[in-house]
Amino acid sequence: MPTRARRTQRRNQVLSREQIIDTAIDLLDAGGEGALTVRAMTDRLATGSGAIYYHVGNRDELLDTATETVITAALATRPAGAQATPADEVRLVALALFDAIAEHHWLATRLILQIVRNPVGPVTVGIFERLGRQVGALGVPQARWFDAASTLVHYILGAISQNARVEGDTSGIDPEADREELFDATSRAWQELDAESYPFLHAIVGQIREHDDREQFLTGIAVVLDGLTRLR
Amino acid sequence: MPTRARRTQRRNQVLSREQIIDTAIDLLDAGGEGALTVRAMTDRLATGSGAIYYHVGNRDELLDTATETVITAALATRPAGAQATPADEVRLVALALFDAIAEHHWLATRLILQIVRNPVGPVTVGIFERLGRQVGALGVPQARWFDAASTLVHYILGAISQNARVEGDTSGIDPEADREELFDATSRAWQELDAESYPFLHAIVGQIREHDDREQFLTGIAVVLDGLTRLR
DNA sequence: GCCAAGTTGGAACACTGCTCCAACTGTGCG
DNA sequence: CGCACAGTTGGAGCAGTGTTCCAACTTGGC
Repeated sequence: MPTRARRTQRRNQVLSREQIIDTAIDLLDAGGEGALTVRAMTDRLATGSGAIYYHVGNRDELLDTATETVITAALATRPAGAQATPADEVRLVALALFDAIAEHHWLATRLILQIVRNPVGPVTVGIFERLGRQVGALGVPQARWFDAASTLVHYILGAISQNARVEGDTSGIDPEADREELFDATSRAWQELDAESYPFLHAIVGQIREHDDREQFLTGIAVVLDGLTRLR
Repeated sequence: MPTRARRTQRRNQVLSREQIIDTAIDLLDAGGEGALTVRAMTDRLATGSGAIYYHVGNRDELLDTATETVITAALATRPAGAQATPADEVRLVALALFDAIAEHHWLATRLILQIVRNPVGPVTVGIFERLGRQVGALGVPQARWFDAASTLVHYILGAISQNARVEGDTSGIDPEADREELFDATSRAWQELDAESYPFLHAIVGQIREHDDREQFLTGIAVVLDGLTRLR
């Protein structure tokens, strides 16, 4: 009985954990969470599943690590200058997260999952610390710092998650056009609703076309910050 | 060649779409999103996969429908009385959603997915209309209604999603105890962080133990509402 | 009594995450 | 130099998944 046949050629460069995470992010960006399969990974990296599991342990762990990598990079923006207000710093962080999720749609679900399941991880810790530092400067009394920071985090993560375009769209050439199309379809659908039952949706059907996600997000932040300064 | 063997006994009651959705919700409540498998469904309903797919089409559609069912029920609470303020009505709806997600942890990820992917569905429409109606009464000028309603929805959904306890917990007898334990573990972990790098987390480490999710949520709502009344 | 439409159960399929292990590679030690 | 040994790799194989398909059954109307 012959031993196993000669192996196919072996890679000349070792597989690193970083390499794996990077290609995972690539796959996620290209096709959403469903596109991150072990098979796709082995194809891209020209290796076997064993090699991947040797470095990474788990699909879920891989997703968490990918999330960590992206968010850590987004938070690595330097703090605003010395003359910047706490509101400026909050906006800086918030927009960095907004942009990160715009580039990596799969973060919408994963980010919240990570915050909930792993309060000790760098994602939760990083976001909370960076944003929380500002609430004192906003005039929130120390006894309310946790409430204030939580409110800020809840709003920012909620808003950016709900603004993300998620899988299902046909990865069109121009994602902005898709977005406009979605607004059009939505406002048309809302207009066709019963006017008696849905007076509010009818009233704002025009605004949905005109609005800009990013500006609306900044308005929301201004609202929350304004409310926080009055927290006694 | 014999035709296929005699079939096993057939059910004496027809399978309904409602029945399917109800058991789906049961499975989801008991074991999270991972517990909703077609196999588990056929076991519980004592049927085959064909019967289920005849009624439901899709696992994803089943999840969406389950979400719809739960949220619609939560929104079916009657509006607050005539003398109630718009803030009262917002709190009523917000707490109904909060409680729904507390009973059905899997909603945390699914709810946001539904809002993003299906702006025309009853979930998005119902929540937006119900909350949106209040912003006018709060004094927000009509040109800003959409921004104001979006801010409210973003905060509320973000907060309740991030407050949900998700799968992974060992379905202990007392979920409240698990929650306390999580807070303890978190505050212990944060205390062990480098005090120089994480001054804020150190400062609030005591508050995390004392705080109550529901009260914190109401504080956040008060902050947002306060900010909205100042939106010009 | 009978046929058509509606409904069901389960075999089969393609695909998934993951485990396992023989085969290879590089390193350090005698 | 040789050689053992730990580190790393590729891929076969497994248990489990969602989904399709269709013969077999049930029901309702004429």
